Amino acid sequence: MNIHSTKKSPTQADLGSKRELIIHATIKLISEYGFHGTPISMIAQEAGVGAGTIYRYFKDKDSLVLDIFKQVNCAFKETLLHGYDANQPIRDRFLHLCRGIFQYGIQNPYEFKFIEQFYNSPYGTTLRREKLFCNCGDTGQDLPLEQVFAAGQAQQVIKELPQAALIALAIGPIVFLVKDSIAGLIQLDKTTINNTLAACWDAIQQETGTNRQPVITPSSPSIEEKP
Amino acid sequence: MNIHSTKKSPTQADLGSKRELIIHATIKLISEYGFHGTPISMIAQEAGVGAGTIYRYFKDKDSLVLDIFKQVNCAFKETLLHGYDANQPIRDRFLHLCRGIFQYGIQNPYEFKFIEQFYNSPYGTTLRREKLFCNCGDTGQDLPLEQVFAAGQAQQVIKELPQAALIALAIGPIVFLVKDSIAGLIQLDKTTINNTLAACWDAIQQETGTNRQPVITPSSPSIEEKP
Amino acid sequence: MNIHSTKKSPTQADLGSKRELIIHATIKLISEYGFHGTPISMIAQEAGVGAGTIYRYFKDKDSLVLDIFKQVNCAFKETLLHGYDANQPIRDRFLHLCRGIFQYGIQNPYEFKFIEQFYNSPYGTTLRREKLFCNCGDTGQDLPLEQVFAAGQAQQVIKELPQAALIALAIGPIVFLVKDSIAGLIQLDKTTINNTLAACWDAIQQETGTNRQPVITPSSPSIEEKP
Amino acid sequence: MNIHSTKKSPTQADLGSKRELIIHATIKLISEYGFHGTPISMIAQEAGVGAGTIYRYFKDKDSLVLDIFKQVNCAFKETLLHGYDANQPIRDRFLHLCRGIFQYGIQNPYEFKFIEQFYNSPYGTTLRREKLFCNCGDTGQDLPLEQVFAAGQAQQVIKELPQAALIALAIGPIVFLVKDSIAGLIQLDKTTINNTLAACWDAIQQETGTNRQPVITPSSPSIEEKP
DNA sequence: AATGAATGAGATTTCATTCAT
DNA sequence: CATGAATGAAATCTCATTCAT
Repeated sequence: MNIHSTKKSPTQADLGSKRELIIHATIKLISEYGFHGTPISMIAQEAGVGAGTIYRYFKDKDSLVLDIFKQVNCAFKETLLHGYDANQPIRDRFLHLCRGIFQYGIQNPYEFKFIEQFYNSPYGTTLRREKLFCNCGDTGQDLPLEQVFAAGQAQQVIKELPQAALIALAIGPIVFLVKDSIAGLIQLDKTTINNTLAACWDAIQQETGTNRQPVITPSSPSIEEKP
Repeated sequence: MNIHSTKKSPTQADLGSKRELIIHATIKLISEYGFHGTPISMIAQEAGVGAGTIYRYFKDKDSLVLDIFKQVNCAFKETLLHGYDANQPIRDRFLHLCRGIFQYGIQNPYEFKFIEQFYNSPYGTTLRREKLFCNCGDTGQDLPLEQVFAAGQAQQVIKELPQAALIALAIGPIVFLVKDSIAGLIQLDKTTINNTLAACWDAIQQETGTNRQPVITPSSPSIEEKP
Repeated sequence: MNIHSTKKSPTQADLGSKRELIIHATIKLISEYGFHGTPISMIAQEAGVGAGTIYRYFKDKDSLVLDIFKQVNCAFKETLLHGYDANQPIRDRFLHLCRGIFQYGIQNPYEFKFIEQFYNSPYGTTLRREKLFCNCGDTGQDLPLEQVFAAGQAQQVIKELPQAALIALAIGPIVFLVKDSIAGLIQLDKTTINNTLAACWDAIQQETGTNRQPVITPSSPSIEEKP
Repeated sequence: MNIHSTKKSPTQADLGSKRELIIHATIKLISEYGFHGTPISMIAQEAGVGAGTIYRYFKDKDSLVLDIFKQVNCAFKETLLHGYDANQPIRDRFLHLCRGIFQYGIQNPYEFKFIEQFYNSPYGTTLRREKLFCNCGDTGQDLPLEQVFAAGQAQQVIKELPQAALIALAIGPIVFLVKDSIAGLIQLDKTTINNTLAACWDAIQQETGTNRQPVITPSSPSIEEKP
């Protein structure tokens, strides 16, 4: 994942270096133009290698993207798990993971959009969001975020919603906001990040002793009628 | 495949029919394969028309997508505004709009993913998420959701977060969940929808008189260090 | 050949009128854009008829052009022969015919360029320049200009050059000049026309009793060396 | 098919070889069928290369033709100027240039017709015939033939006609005759060429002390009446 | 008779992949 | 190993021609 390598001469371990250049270029371009919008020749140019060289490192364009996705995804997961302590309180574990996504997206915008592109492509139709944190060669354990949710529900700290809904409530806003940030639509300062994380927690936490209003209102359009 | 054909004469209906077939096929295929992943020939086959016919109705592939996006986006907005009452309480208006997104996505999965694809493509880089509800020929009023947020903040009912963050907290989870629903990963029943909507409200609402915990914890990875 | 018909209602002899509209449009457009550069649809639009209508009057695009060429070519010939008197002096007959080409080109620029286009196309490769004045259903007599040249040579009034060379010397400058005129590069007034015609005569006339210089000069590049 | 390949190494020769093959095929086919009548696939086949290869050397079909025209036109001009001496008498300079056109056309029939096609196409509408000899990167001097005419008029050796008319009288017959020659309608021997060149000179030269007849005769059809 | 919507063959152009150097 | 010229399959788009109305 070392991209900004500052070496000058193309000597030593440059065999791997070319591969890194290709990976870096692919992530950058596909994150912006998408898979079909990024020709191999463009990647070769951006990477500063010959087009044929790419085929020394990757079987074809499909596996170029697939291999890179796996690598990026695992690096992403490792980032999230860095400093993660399963013995901490539910809320802290939740915030740790969500903050990690935030930080990863801000610090690695190309990788972040690349992952997004991947999930929104036919590739990602089979793979799905819940696989986001696994299959990196480690133990086939449950995804940390799902563990947090399960534990939190057992402790009645987290709402009784389907896992998919909880994940959506937790990750959805972050992905949205990071994309806006990458697009330059918003400047994410620490306060905004913290407050947004707190709001995500508000969304999923089980509130105690409050008389909450029902959400169904008479004015809501009926789900049956199709406009 | 019913294309609102409420016209009387078969001539009129057939005149629009081809166009509708093309639009329908385009939305379906691009929602799945993306713009560059969907050749004109595939659209023609899906629509059951000759490839050349598409160019009778649309200047080129670009305007095919652009024109359809405008149309779909406006229909989407109208759906949301159907039954919307600006005089209702903040929470009701918020829930009305968010529920509308939910319903629209579930009932129009192709259109929903098409819009998503569009925003995630280079097309949507200039247009942005906050434009999602406007530019349909109506009065150039503010986007309803932003109006709700602004009014809610004035009433101290909604958190003091940037608009972009509020929108992310409101829409992000819904988009996430609808996509999972379309992918077949979750069956969205009314209870789940209602509870998720309530959770979205929890995320953005200004809580009163609760001693809330800070979100910054010592165990959080510093935003400076790059993993 | 009546093109600028000023009738209002599409009654009476409009069956022929449509044909004329098509012919007029075809000549105009092909003279400017060439055969392959002029779609049938463009002709239909310019003529103000449906594309299918063209096929009621002409078998296909090829015969559209071929039929029109024959018609235009015959009208052209008739124009030249109008007022032509085979009993007049050689020079007068020559000037009459050449002036006719000039006038025809100036007064019928579209037809003139259409004929040119035709000769420069694969169509005109078989048909050739010497056919320019014949095959209009009349007697298969010699071309008037060639008759003039033959008679002139018999009288030793015209140079002993091959017919093709004489035709080139006579017509070449006129075609050149008319094209420049049509292109707006020169305004052809009567004096210029007359003087140019006189110059054409100078080119082909047999000069008497002058000691003319030879044309071969030592400085001329040898015809053998290819650059 | 020998493309002047006097280079030593096969690498260099082959590098340019494909480009030359494409250029040669393009000139040959377009000279015969015209721009729109010559598909890229036909050029590729004639050149013996893949269709895609053409786009390695030329941006698109337009620039294929434009680039080749510039190249051919410059080579043409250089041929004419080879051995040209501005200090020679008017008549010699005139004959040198005109003979050069003759020779070029006979020796390079494809290039000659290609240039013709170009000028008769919408491309050549802006560029015009009088530009035929310039814009090859050399000094922006006047066109040689126009210089000759201007000098000749100053010396009262050449008729007082507009430049365009003089050019037409000089070049028109040659272009005509060369095209006939290429079409196989006439075999141009040295005598015919020399005599035709002499005739061109007769057309433009200022005759001295001869009582010339007027060109307007009563029998000429008036330029006002349209036949 | 007249129309123009529909078509698909064919034109231009792109691009993943190969292979000679 | 690395390259990038070459390729042809496939994509976008045009247009001559047909045919239902």
